Amino acid sequence: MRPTVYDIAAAAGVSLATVDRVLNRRPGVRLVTREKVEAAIRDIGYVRDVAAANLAKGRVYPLVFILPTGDNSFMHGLYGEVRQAMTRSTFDRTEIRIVEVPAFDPPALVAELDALQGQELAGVALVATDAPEVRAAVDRLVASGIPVVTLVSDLTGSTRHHYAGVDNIAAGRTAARLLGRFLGGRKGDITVLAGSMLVRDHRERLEGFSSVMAAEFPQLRLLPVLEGRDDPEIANTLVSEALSGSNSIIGIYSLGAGNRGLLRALKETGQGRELTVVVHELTEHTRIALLDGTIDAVLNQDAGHEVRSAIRVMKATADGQDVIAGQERIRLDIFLKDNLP
Amino acid sequence: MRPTVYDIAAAAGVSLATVDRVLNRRPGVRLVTREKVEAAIRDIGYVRDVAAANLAKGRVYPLVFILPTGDNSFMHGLYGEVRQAMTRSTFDRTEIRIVEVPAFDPPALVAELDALQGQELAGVALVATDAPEVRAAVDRLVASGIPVVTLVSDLTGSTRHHYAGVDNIAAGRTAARLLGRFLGGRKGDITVLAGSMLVRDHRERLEGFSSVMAAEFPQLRLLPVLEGRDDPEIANTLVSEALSGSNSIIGIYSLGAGNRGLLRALKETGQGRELTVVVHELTEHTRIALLDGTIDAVLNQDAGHEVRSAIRVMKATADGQDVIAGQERIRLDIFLKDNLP
DNA sequence: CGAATTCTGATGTACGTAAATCAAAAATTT
DNA sequence: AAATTTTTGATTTACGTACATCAGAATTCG
Repeated sequence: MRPTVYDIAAAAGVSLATVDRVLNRRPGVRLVTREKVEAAIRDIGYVRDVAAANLAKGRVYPLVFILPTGDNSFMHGLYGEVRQAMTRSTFDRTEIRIVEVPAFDPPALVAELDALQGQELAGVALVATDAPEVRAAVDRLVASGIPVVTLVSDLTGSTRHHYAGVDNIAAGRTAARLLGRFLGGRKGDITVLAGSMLVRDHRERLEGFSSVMAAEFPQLRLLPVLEGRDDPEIANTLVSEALSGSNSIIGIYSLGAGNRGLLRALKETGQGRELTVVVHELTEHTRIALLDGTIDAVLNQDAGHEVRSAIRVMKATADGQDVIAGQERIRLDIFLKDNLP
Repeated sequence: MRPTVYDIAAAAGVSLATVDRVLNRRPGVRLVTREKVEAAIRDIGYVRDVAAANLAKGRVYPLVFILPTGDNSFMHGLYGEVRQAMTRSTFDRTEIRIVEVPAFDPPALVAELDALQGQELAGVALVATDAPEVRAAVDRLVASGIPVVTLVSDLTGSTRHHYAGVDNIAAGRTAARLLGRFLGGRKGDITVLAGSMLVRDHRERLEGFSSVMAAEFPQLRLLPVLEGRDDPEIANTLVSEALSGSNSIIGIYSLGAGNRGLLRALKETGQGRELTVVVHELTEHTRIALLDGTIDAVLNQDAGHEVRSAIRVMKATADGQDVIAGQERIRLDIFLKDNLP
């Protein structure tokens, strides 16, 4: 049988009230007594029954998800997953609130973060925009005692407790190798379509991609990056122009969102050309393109896993518990047409 | 505020005792009364607080994992993950017992399954050997009211509640495409190293592999399958012989365990040849081989995820609850040297 | 040394559910 | 209608923890 507070009291030779004072950091316990109790806790290997404690406390976990506006499929999916989590809130004692902020807008994000200060929150999850002032705002939030996890895009150098997202440098490297190997020694140009170089995850993907390309596939030349701002229309235009302007393009890496535009360009301008294409994010569009051969591989991060992981980590952090590391590693999914879910 | 049993009682106009009788299927309630209570439960949207119920019941989940003996790395890893789960047992109210059975031995497996019959178990997880008598034994266990999940290798056609493992046909297909694409149009022979064609997961991987190879890479010819029984020594011999005997082998797919032997053969006999190699299961050996270029891709299933998923599903099934489908899908991991964890 | 202060113990209630007991009220049978 | 059986209600205890209150003990201070 697992030891209880009564066992602590007996082992330490004190009353239940004193055990409670120690366990819950309430005042009015002499140092010697506290140490006696803490020793007993260690000796008998007591671990608080979180379920019982939460029941007694009537505890709920008020969580906030700060998500950027934006109408690409990935963000839609992310919203959907958070809403899914909200439907399970009674079940796991969470109270989830979504806060929308304009994308790529550090001041707006900082304002929202600061607005959360005084509130009694068990955790804040945010899709970080990479800027010093955001970093500072996150650090303020952490300093005020609120668990903070970054979602999808990290904020290195900040004091955030956890990052629930993929390793984007590794993602870029993987894309490079897939593209390079799939091209099997052919010589030619590679076009990269990004959303914006202002976002860390896009920058990191490009960084990983470029380094492997340079080191291992010298016969492939990278063309200047196209920035489509995750917008289908812009992407369509940029890719169409690029393809029309050059016959030596044999591969495309799309590391951002808004792939509908890319796909349209491929269907129209890319007609009849032999292009190897690797893109990010599995959506209904990219899934179809993968199946019909327009795309050769899709790299993906599972938004559902990211959201659930973020919630688990925030709850655990709020309770001072630790998590199962392997469970919280967000993996890079690689989809070919054969292993689609 | 979430409704409680008191709210049901008030809404249905009955006493708490009657509500309890209905909720816990205790006798002594007239049909009309029961229906009245059930209606109230639906109306106010009551959902039992499982944590509180478990506390009151002092409930634990006695679980059994039936695992095959075998000294390959994957099985070691699987054992390790189950033991990891055991260390968390006080925390999640499980009581896990490991039962070892000889690998590829249906009668032994059946005996163990039948021995579990009368016991009060919240669930049984087994690495299924694919045989009719095993199927029947699993069905008996399910019929006796025990939740059963298959782990790593499925038992289709049985009444098992869930399968915690990857889609092995998809895995084989994926391997074929990776190998085919990485070979970039070269013409030659492909050797397949399996453990045993008596195991369903190996058969399925081969099936998926062969079908994609035949359909999409006609320039590649499949040599007869080598059965290494997941044993490093046998695998080494078989692969060495195959490589020595033919200069037209340009690709290898190892779909089973025991890759140490394969790697040794590659280091020795495969020296200086340009081979493209895809294997299953990420171990310390395959990791190194991936990094040094001996292997081109590793397909993997995360044993930790499989074990944790199996536990979640068994608990939920025992409680008659449902699970988050997306969370319990075991994904096929594809590792290149760039995205190793 | 007595008074003021700090610490500790004893006890009760609560969280939401399970489970048991016994009495009272219905429904059913004779 | 009485006797019997079946349903229902009322109440209590328990699970492991949190939290509050008040009295009594130990300690510290003047």
